[in-house]
Amino acid sequence: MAELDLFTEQRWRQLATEIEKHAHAYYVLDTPTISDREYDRLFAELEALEEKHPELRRPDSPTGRVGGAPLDGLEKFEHPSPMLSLNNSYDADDIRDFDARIKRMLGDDAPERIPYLVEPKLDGIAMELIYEQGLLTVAVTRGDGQTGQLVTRNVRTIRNLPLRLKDVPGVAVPARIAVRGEIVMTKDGFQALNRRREAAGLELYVNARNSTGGLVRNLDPKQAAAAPLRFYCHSAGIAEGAAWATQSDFMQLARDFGFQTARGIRLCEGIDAVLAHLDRIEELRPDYNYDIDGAVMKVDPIALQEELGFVSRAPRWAMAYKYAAEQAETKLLAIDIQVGRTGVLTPVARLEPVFVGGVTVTNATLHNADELERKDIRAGDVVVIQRAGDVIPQVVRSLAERREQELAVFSFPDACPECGAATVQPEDEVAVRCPNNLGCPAQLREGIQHFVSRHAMDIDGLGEKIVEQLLDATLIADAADIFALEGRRDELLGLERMGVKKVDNLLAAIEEARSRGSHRILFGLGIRHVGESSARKLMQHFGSWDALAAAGVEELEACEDVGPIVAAGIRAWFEQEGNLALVGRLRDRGVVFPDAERARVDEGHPFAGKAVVVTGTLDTMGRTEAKRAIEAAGGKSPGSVSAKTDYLVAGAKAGSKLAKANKLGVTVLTEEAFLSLLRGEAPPAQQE
DNA sequence: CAGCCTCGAGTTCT
DNA sequence: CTCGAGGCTG
Repeated sequence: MAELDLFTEQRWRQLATEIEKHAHAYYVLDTPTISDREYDRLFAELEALEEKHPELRRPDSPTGRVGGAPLDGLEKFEHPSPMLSLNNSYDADDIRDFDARIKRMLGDDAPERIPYLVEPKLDGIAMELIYEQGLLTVAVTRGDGQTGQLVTRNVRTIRNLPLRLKDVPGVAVPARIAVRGEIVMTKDGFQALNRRREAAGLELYVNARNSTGGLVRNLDPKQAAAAPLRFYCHSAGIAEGAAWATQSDFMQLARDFGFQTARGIRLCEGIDAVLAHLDRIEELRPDYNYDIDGAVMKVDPIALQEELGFVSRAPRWAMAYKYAAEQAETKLLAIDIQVGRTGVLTPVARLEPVFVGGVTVTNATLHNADELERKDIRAGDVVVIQRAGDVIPQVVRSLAERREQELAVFSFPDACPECGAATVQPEDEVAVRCPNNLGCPAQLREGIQHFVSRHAMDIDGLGEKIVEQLLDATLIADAADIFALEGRRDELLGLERMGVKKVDNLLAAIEEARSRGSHRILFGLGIRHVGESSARKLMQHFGSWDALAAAGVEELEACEDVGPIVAAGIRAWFEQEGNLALVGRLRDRGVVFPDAERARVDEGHPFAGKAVVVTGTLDTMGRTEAKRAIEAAGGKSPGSVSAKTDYLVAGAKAGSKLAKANKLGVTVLTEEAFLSLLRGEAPPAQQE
């Protein structure tokens, strides 16, 4: 290896700085400062230098933007704080309601006109970028909001984001900051990319959004590097060693750090200004060089955001405004009826394939008989299709005026199409059901598929197709038979497309599933109104399967989230002979029903039965973690302070919740006092 | 008793 | 993702 001298190191620094400067001018400011050729020359020199002296290759080197060797798979990464979704709105009324609700919730704290930051909503791939001591160390996709995929190497190749945060006068480099935004592909870049692919004889990309997703997750960073991808910042995740008072201050800070933000972001005072700006963004929509699918409005002052808090997985202080989805017309070929695992009959539209919203659609649910009637949809009609929320296809309406002949009104069957049983429809319900719970082949099939699904018994290698095959070959007649399959290995091997490897993997997966938690079995059995979450709560409440099976309606209702209807459903299930027999057979075949860790409430714990609200930033744990700890101690941790709140845990920078707690006379705990109480100790003396 | 919120169930395509 | 339904809070 060549010896590293002072001159070389200086030259490296010089090149890196210069390239960053030109890249920023070109990609962020859109005003190139040198020719492409000159840029390439500088870049090549830097690469050559690093080739000779690998120790120069640092995480913030501009060469990190072009890919190296392909990755061999994507790792998962948990977001330091969850990436939430946004509530949606579709018209001016929704937006006025939103403003009114915010004013109502803020009460006296509400300014005359609420300041909202309004920005276009980019249609791309949501990302979180984590910078430690100013260096980009992690890029992770949104995923399910809790955990996403690590795509750092690919994201490094995106040229309009800083690998190192730029120095901002008067602002210290944050110890750790998560910057969130959207990766999009430029419209002209998408066209150019497709022209290149066409010339190279490659298949064309169907739409910019899907190909952006593919390229970001692509295992070969070189492909990502060659794509016209851009990152636009729109919010922050965790921030250690950085703070701001308003959303717009953060956006300015982000720009100072070297991030690009979308055009058309504007601070609007009051709802009328918001509505006017939403119109303006929609007017500008064709001029954007990337797709936007709506706009987002956020309450600007962070103090007000904190006071408003969150509802399940969305902040109460922000809302998306979505443009109407793209629509297409196609012919409705037929209306079929599907029978689900609970016996509900669902009409499905079979469509002439049509390209809409980036994919080809051939099926769409019609939900129920009411919907068919209300929209007067008939087989043979030309119908309007859209992808609701840009995902699930929907029949919007039929174009009845285009009927060339009289078409028959769809008559909902009186009998289950799969088992022939007379259907029932309780008066106050929309759903039509097949009542033959134990004997209907469709319910059996769908029920078994549910039983083996990921959130229930999670048997790998038992997909829809295989379950059907096993039923057809009468290798199984119910869920319990799955656990007798090990004795029928030869017969399994005799099935179509079942090789030795596949069969053995399946049998191993079944073996593994014998000892899942009882709550998974409970969920898998498909008792009405008992989903994943209720199943877990029920097992925690009763501790053992037998205790649950023996519980009367009143005892059941003592469990959280169980009311009269759910309790009756559970009771009815345990009283059906066939269901008890199924449980017996599962046990006979070696499925264990382990006792659950009883959610033992220590009555003496200071938080037992109390409502403990957490606000501000805690040093020793995240808010979610604190919430979980409170719940584990038998307390509740709602998102906002009310008269029923027993304690408020006030971390650093506690805002208006603290003020409200003081007003209501709620006991305020310091983090230290909170931790002591959590351990069941007396809190240290504290000043009020 | 109403409105809010969470959960359950059904569903599409790659 | 979206709807509807059930449970909980005020």
